[in-house]
Amino acid sequence: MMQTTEKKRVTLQDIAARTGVSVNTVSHALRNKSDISAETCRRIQEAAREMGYTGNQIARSLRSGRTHIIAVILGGLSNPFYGILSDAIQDAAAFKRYTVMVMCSRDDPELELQLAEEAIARCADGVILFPSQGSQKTIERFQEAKMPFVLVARTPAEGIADAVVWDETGAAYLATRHLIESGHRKLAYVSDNDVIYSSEHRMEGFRKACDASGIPESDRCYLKFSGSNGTSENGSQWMETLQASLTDLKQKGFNGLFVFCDVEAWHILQALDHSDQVSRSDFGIVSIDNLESALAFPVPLCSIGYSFKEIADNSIRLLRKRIHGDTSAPQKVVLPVELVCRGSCGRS
Amino acid sequence: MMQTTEKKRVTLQDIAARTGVSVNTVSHALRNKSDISAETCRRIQEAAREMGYTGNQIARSLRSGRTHIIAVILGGLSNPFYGILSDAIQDAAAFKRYTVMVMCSRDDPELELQLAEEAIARCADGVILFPSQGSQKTIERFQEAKMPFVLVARTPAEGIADAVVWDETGAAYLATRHLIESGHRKLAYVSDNDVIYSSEHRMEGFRKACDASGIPESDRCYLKFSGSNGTSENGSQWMETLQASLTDLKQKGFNGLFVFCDVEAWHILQALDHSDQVSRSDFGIVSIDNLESALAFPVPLCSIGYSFKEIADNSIRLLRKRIHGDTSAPQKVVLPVELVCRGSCGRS
DNA sequence: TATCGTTACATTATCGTTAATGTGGTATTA
DNA sequence: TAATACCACATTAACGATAATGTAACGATA
Repeated sequence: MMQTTEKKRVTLQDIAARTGVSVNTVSHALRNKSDISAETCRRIQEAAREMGYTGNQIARSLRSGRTHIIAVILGGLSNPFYGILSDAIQDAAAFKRYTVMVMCSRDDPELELQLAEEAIARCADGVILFPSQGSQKTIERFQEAKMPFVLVARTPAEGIADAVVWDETGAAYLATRHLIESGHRKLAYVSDNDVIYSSEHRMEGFRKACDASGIPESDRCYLKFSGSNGTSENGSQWMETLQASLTDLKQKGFNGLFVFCDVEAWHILQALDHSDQVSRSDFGIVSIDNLESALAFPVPLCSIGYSFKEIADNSIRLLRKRIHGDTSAPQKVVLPVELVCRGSCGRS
Repeated sequence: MMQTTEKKRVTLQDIAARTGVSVNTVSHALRNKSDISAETCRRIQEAAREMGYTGNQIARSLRSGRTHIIAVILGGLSNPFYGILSDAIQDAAAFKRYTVMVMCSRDDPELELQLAEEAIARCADGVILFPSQGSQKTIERFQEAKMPFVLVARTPAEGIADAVVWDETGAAYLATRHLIESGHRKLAYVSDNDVIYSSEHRMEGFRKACDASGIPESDRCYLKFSGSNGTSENGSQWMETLQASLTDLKQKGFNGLFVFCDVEAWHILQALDHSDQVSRSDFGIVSIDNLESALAFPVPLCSIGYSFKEIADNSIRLLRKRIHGDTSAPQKVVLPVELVCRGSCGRS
């Protein structure tokens, strides 16, 4: 009769059986509770080590009601902006013994809601949400489910939830002023198609800076280049459209571009590099995010930076407060920004 | 006496109480098991919907022994290489109803082992591991714990586990040949400090291509620029060292650089861009990974590409086989590669 | 000495499911 | 008509831990 040595995973029960105490005693001993004698505690811990005990976090979570998981819902990790922030968030979370579960919404509200549902089903202790345009339902769902959450980077509305953002208006102001100080007097505000929540703040900063320097309304323009992240099949068509727009801008005498974010600025640069009509030297370009500081790209872009670490730390901090039952009014943390000049402004 | 309406989450029990059936019946009805009458099934499902039932995945996992979680252990998401692959893996996993848990090892063997331990504690159904230099212990741990896993991108040794890689030798061969065909006859193999497992294969491809074109040993060299991902504080010092190395190469007449991967090539480009002694035009540069295809960077780099989707799909496929109990010999999938020329080869 | 508190454990309940069985009633078959 | 087979549910156990109590032994205190 062959005995199957199907070695299953070691449980508290196994340790209890071997040491001759109850399961509870083992549990307490391993957690260094004070009601176990030093000698017993040592014996049990030694046995646990010898037997190769690895606690079952699932069982622990079910009983204790805490998973120590923080879900992070963001657009997608192919975007370095999210990649960098994910790393920062993981660091901050790990420091407080939380595990991060990254979920990618592809900026699709429906998928985002599905992910929210999953975060709830998996009993995440809290969620960090990078809202996109259609996050209203997601937010309501979290509120209904009493799931602690923090909004990061954008807030669909004021005061609805804890949020960590940076000074959007100030950033756009700094960027625009940098263009102006670099000698550009006809400025375009360039962004990807959809209006994001932060867009209005950035526009305001752009406007303020123009006003402050006496740039007339006629010397400002707003260019929305639409769709495609440049990787899709219709990428070339999209790029041609963008190139045509840029050529048009140049012909009208516009020479300064404030681009919504670094990723979009890369697309602009790529379009310029592949065009016969326009080139990098035709425009001063400044954008927001300062991704190069974290990536060491060979793409010198003047950009407005902020601290990724501060964003991560504050997100975790606010979230933990809620997880631990805080019910005070929603808090909004606004982080400072700074200009990093790398020459793309075309200062002469 | 105030009644606290502390609305807790709806459970099967609540639904059972309301519909007047047993918990088991509810469970079966919601999973469309065949032993529940159509009418009862409808009633229960309707009640569940009305009450806003969200299953508790933790309880499910504990009972069923399946978490439907796949842990992915990789270097870090700030590296677009990993970001892109994470997205691809999430897509492939989601298709099979798995949730991905990304864990970043920072290429630190100790931290990696810790993450492995956590994957085990959280009862992941399987793990996708991007091994770094010290992954031996991690691999042994997974084997000991009978945790299904797949190695991706690199394999510390042949035949020890399922693996999904691409044709490293072929990639290096193609890259090197591309340099040669672009008119370069003195070639350097450039890579970051540490020897990675895939390094020997790439070196072999480099050697083969040189041999095939009659490049003498004296016209080949191996440059290892060390440490720093370009973002640390000693970044400038590191860059100066790199710049000196490149200047040295130039002076010795080397004009073709085969760089280990795109990310490292960016660092090289950045060093070149910031140097007075050397510039991009001094070298033809070809590397591996073809990240631009997924990122739309304005950094035209000749690179060897492979399909991120294929890597993800195959990883999930192999992993699922193990999860479902397959115990056949370890399988290794080698994906084909192709050259994408973007001009950095300096073809004249 | 009776009461009390403390120490060091054990016992029992519970988290929310799913799996394995149990069961009464009706329809089918021999 | 008795045995048998479903059908549609109910009951019970289990997953592996933690939380809430329970308790025997002992020393200290009134």
